[in-house]
This record gives sequence, structure tokens and C-alpha cells, in this order.
Amino acid sequence: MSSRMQIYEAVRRIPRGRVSTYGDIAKAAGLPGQARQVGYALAALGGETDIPWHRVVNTSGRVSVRTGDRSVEELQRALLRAEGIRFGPADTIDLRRYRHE
DNA sequence: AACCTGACGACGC
DNA sequence: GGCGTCGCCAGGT
Repeated sequence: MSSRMQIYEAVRRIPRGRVSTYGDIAKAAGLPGQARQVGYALAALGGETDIPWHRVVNTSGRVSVRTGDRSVEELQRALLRAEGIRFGPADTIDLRRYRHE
């Protein structure tokens, strides 16, 4: 429960126009190796939140696929593009360039 | 208690 | 880079 707060705090630290990965956030939240927990914590956020959930992608530099609802992924890409992040072929982001340490 | 399921990831081919 | 395998762990059946 409290670990979820740690996750949100870490996500909050991602600067605008940059991204981080589930694994990196997990590590930053003191939960190394528990990337999945990050996914669950973000999924638990409703639409109303000030947490920049869209700045979290997987290590492939791509927006993770949700089960069912596919429109959310489009929204995430739109939000990222709005921050100046460019997507390459296959909707891939260049992590070497946008990844936040 | 056993088993299944994910907004994941590292590793070996 | 694609693909299969295994490790991870909270929650729900």
C-alpha cells in the first residue's frame, strides 16, 4: 500500500518531455525487480490525477499494451507527442534520448 | 492452499 | 530485433 505512494512519487519526478520505464520507476521506488507493481499502481489511477502516468513506457521504448481498451494507448502517445517526444517507426521512442535517469 | 493473471524485464538463441 | 523462458509479486478464483 505505502509502496504504491513511493511509486507515484518516483513518477512525479519524471520531467516534462522525458520518459522513464517501469523497471526504473520500480528501482527508484525502492522495489527493484518489481516492474509489474508499477503497472498495477498506474492502472489504479483514475482519469483525474496530477501524476504524469503517461511518461512511463516499457524498456522497448514503446507504450505498453493494455488488456481490452486500446484507446488509452493512443491517448498516452498523444500526451507524449504534445510534450515534444517524437515516435519512430512502430511507435517506438528513442530511450537513449528521452529516458530520464 | 493451489492456481491463474497481468500497463514488466533480463537473458539466451 | 523477434521469440521463448523464467523470475517477479499482489490479487482474485
